[in-house]
Amino acid sequence: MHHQQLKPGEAASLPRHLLEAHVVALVRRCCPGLLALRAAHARLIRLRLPRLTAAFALSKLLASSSSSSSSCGAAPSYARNLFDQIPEPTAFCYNSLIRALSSAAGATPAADTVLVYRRMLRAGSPLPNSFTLAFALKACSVVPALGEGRQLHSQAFRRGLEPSPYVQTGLLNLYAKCEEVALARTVFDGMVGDKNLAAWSAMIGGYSRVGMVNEALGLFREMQAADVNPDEVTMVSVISACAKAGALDLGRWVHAFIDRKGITVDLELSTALIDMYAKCGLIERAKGVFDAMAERDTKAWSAMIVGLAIHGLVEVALKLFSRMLELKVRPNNVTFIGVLSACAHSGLVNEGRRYWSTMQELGIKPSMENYGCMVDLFCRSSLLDEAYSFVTGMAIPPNSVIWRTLLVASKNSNRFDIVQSASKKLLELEPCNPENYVLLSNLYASNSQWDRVSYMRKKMKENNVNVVAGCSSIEINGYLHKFVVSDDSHPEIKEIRLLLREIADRVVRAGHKPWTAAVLHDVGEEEKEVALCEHSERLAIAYGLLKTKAPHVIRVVKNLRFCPDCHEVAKIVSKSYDREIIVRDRVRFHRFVEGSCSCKDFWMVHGFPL
DNA sequence: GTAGGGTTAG
Repeated sequence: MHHQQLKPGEAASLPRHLLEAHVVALVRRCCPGLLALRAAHARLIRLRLPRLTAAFALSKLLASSSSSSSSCGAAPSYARNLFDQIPEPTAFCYNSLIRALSSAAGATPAADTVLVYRRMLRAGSPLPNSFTLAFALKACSVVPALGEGRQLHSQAFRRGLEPSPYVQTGLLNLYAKCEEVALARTVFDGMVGDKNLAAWSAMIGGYSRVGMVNEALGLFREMQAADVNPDEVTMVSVISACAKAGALDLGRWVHAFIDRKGITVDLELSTALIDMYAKCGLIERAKGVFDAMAERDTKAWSAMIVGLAIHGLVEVALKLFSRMLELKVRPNNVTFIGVLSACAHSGLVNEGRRYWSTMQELGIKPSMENYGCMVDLFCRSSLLDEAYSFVTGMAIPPNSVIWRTLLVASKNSNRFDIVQSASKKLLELEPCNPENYVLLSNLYASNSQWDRVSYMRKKMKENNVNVVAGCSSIEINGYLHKFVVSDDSHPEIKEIRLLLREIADRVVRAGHKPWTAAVLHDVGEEEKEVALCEHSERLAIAYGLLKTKAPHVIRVVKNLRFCPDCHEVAKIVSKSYDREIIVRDRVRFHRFVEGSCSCKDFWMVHGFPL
């Protein structure tokens, strides 16, 4: 029977299975979109269906409104509305409602989900099944909400639903999203039977998210050994791990792997590749991937703009942003991180202010990062009062990054009133972050306030704070060599030390005076100079010089900020040895060619890394 | 009608 033939008066006389077929056809035809759903809803009402079929129609509409393909923003409230009209909701109805909640934009899916779940339990029947838990866990993963997720975990256990592979991947993904890799791994290892592709992908993604790059890549290898074929979703996480590690050779290899295996490079994977090439220092390749894309969404444009910004290619970044607006692609707050940080990096205060109001006009709520960009923008232009009043006027409480930015800038402008309040706020917010102690100690050391330096050291002991060791890595022949400060575990350390001495000689001949304030300890000048030479970035650069020949680019990745003294030395090395050196520190790129750096030393005002 | 992905200021 064809649904168009059905008239309102006929519904009562038809057998139920025919009516249901009619409902299914009608709902299927209207997907996707809320408007189409409402229209179908209206038509179904006009048909005056018998009670049971009407309930059936409502659950079909509900399922359709919650399916990921319906992609309507207002789905949760509409789904609730439908649900409330169903006299005796089945488990299917509850499941659909919960699924609809996880797609809620700007709502509180985890809390709402737990409420619906409790309501289901209170009703006594129907009982939650594996679908219920899988959807509910998904809702907790999008936030992510660990507390609610753990409640659901214990529910799954108590109701015997834990062995379901869908519940297991749901749990695994929840823990991975919450950055609880140990818990995720426990679920992963406890999975019965063969692990499915989703489980492998979620686990690799979990490792990659927290920066456990070696674990992510190791698991990727294990996965292949287990004969599970990765798909484009897996590869997004693998590429993202390469981006985090700054491992260019590995990233290139993985890209070749994707091509070799014929894995579809879709929108998301292209975006991941843009990010990887940008973060690994090959901005041209990033642009190449971007240009080759058939369609680009907000995230793709944002990745490209942010990538250009971290490379200091400010004009290109801003031009691309205008192009994005011309093409009517809606920017989001991440896009504005790229735009505003580009302005900050080249001191474009007025442009930055203008983009800030553009952002408000577009109705984009500023994130902490957006505020941070503005503070940085004012600070770099020495507009300390404006920066300070901006910080105190923020709609959300400023975090430690914001106070740190303000602290360093106010020190450089000799605004000790702001230094005082910023350092106080900083230590209140993060009494256990070693970075703050290093920063403050350096600050006092540069003023030769040794009593304050030792006070900081005392505070560190009191709070049981340990300094994070600087760690730099360099890839040689596909192998990642890691160096930490004063590290002599490397098998070729003798050769490296010999070269370091030669570098030190050339540096002195170039007229550079070691900036010993970068050494935390209150020791003799000579010892400080030795300590500087053993900084991890210097060890890695020396190793690169030792193992490669020009025109091979020496690429180093460091976990912390570049040491200001090593930054000067890298400039001299690039000229003296005629080598191109690219160092990615925790925040940005430094490309050294013929004695100067692409950051134009702008990150380092009066010897302090900003 | 059941699970998995990318961009984030210093």
